[in-house]
Amino acid sequence: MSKMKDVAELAGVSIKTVSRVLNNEPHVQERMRARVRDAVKKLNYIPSNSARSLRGNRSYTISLICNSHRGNYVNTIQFGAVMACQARGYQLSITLIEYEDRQKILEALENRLTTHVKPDGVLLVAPLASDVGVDKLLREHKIPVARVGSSPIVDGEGVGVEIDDTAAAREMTEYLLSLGHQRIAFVRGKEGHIATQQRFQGYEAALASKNIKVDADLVYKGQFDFKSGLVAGEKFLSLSNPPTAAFAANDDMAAGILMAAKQKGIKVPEELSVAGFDDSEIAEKIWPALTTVHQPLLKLGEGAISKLISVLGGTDTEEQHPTILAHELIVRQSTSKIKGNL
Amino acid sequence: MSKMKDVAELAGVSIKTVSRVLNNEPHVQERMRARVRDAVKKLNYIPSNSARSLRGNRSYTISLICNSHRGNYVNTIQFGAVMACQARGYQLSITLIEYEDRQKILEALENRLTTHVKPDGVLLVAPLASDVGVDKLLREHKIPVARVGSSPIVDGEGVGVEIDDTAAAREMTEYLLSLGHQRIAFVRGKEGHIATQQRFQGYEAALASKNIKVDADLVYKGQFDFKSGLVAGEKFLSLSNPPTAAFAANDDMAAGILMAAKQKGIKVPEELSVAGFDDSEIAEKIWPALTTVHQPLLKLGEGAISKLISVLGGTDTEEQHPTILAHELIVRQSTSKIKGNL
DNA sequence: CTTCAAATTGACAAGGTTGTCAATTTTCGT
DNA sequence: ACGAAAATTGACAACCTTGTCAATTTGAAG
Repeated sequence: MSKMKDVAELAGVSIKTVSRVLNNEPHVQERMRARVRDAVKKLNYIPSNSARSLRGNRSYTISLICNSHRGNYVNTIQFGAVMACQARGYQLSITLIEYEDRQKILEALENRLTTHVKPDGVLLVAPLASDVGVDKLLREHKIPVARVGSSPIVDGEGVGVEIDDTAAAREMTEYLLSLGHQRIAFVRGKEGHIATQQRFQGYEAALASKNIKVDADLVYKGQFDFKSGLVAGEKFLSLSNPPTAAFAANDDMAAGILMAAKQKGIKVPEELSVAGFDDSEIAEKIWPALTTVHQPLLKLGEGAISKLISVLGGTDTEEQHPTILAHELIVRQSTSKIKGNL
Repeated sequence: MSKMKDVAELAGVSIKTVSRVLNNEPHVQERMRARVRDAVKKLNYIPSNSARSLRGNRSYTISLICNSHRGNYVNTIQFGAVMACQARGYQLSITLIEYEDRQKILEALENRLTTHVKPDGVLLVAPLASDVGVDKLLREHKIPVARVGSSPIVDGEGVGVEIDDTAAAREMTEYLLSLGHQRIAFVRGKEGHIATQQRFQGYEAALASKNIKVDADLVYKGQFDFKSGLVAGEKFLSLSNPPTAAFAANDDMAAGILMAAKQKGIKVPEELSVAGFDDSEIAEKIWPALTTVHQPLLKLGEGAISKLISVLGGTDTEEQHPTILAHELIVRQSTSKIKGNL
C-alpha cells in the first residue's frame, strides 16, 4: 500500500502538494497537478481513510437512522441513499433504533454517535425525522441532518426532501369522489408520524370541498401495518351502513382491507373500492392491484443524500429548505365507479 | 472530547495502561483496571475510532455486499446483520454492486475495498456469496468473509450460515405430492444462484422418489421476481394439460403465478395449488395466503455476523464451516388436496 | 537478606494525513 | 531592471491511538 510520501517522491514534489492536489485545493500549478495525478495513477495510490478522518476530523460516513428498516418504505429510501453515497465517495452505515421508550431512543442514538465512527451527517426518516428530542441531540453534536419527509419541524435545521402528502391524499380522495363515492373510509397511519396527520388532512379537505362531513365511524387509527388494515377493513365492513370506498394511508394497510373484503366475500372493486398510498412493491403484486399514490422513494433517498453532502462539502449553494418532489396518482384495479342504488 | 491522555492523568497512570485496560490486554493489576475504568466513566471518554484504525489497522466496520438489496430477502438478512453488529460494537455499511458485467463487479468491489474505510470483514449474500472471482479478490485482500446461503464454494474460506435448500424444496414437493398432485410445475430462480439449483434438485428428488419424471413443460426458468412468476403461470395455465400444482423457488414468483391464475379465472387452491419459498412479507398479505417454506432470514443474518466477528476477534473457537439452520414448512391457503377427475 | 525471574508499567515512536506558517518563486507596476 | 505583492511550495507539527522495548516493581527461591 503506497502512501502520500511515495507519490510525492515519484512526482518530485512535497507531501503537502500531493495533499493539495488530492483535495482540489487551489494554489497548485497545472503542471504539478498533472505530475501528481500521474504518480497517483502509476502507484495506484489510495488515501488512507483512517488517517484522513483522524487529521481532518471527517469520516466520509453517513448514518441512516431509522427505528426499523424492514418494509418497503425505508428499504427503498435506503437504496436510493446508498447509491447516492457511493457515487460521491461516501459510505452509508445503518443505525437501528428500536426502542419505544423515548428516553432510550435518545440514549441509543447518543451511543451510536459516540461509540462508532462518528458520521459526518445523518439521514433521518420518519418518524425520527420529526422528533424534537432527536433534533436537539443532533444539534448538540453539531451533526448535519437530512430528512426524508416530515418537514415541519419547528425551527428544525438541515436539509430535507419530501412530497406534498396533504395534496396527494386530497387528490386521491377527490378521485374517489369523482367515481361517485360518498361514504369513503379512511385508515390513519401511526400517530406521531407527520404523514399520518397530513394525509388525513388531505382526505378531510377533499370531503369538505364537497360538503361531506367526516364520519367518525369511517376513520380508523391504524399502525401502517397489514394487520391494522385488516382490522380496519373488518370494522368498516360490519357497519350497518358500510362505506363504498376505503382509503388507507399506506399500501400495507390497504392490502389488509383487501384481505378483510376477501374474507367477508365482498368484491373489490365492485362492492368496495380500495386505495393505498406509497406505491410499494406489494401494490402491483396483489389482486386486485392497488390504486395508490406513487411516492418517489428512491429519489427522496438520493435527493436527501445529495443535499446533505453538498452541505458537508460547503458547496452550500443549494437552498436549505425542503424540496417537494412530485407524487403521482396511480390508478389500478382496486377502484371503480360506484354502482347500484344511487 | 476527552482523549486517552486525559483519562491517564485523571487515573494517575500512563497512556499505555489506559490502552491496555480498554483493549482488555493482560498485565494490568486489578487495582489499576478499576482506577482507569472510573476515570473513563467520569470523563465520559470514548476512544477515537479513526486513531484506532489508523494505528491498529481495524475499522470496526463490516460491509454487507450485495448486488441489490431491494426486496425482502436481502432486506431481512440485513436487518438481522445490523442488529448483530450493533450489539457487538461494530458498524454495518452497505455496499451495492449492481453491474451485470463480471469484470465490472470485481472492479467495483475492489474500489469499495480501497476507496472507503476498509472493512474488517464482509458479509456476502447470494449470488455474490458463491462467486469465485469475488472470493478470490477478497482472499487477496485478506478480508474475512461470512456468507449467507451458497455454501458449496470449492475451497471457499470463511464462515457461513444457511438452510438446507435441497431438503426444504424436497419437503415442499413431497407435501404437494401428499395432497395428491402429480403434475407439479416448478419455477426456477435466477441461474447462477446456488439456491436455484438446490431447490430444483429437491423438487426433482421428491418426484423421483415417487417415480415421476420431470416434465420439461412444467419447468420454467424464472428470475426470482414477480414478473417471471406471472409469465411462468401464464405459460403453465395455457398448456393443454396444465399442472394441478405449481411450486416457485421464491414467494415473489409464487405471487406472480397467483396473479396469472386470477387473470385466467383459475381458482386457487381449488383448481391450482401454489407454493412459494422464503416466507417473505408478501406471503401473508396476498389472497390466498401462500403455503411456503419459512427461511429464518433474520437469524441467518445475525448468525453470519456473529460468526464473522468471533473470527475477527480471534475467539476462533467456533467451527469454520457453514451451519445449517432449521427451515419450516408453512401451510396456508394457497394449497389444497387435488380434487375432481382422479 | 540477596539474587534472579516474572509481572507490571511507562516512554517513545509510528501510523498517514492535513493545517500552519515560513520560504521561495513568479508576476506586475514603474 | 527593481521592489513589492501575490502565488506557489514545502517543512514540520498535530491528530489519537497502539506496538516495542526498556525500566521498574513484585514475588520466589536460595
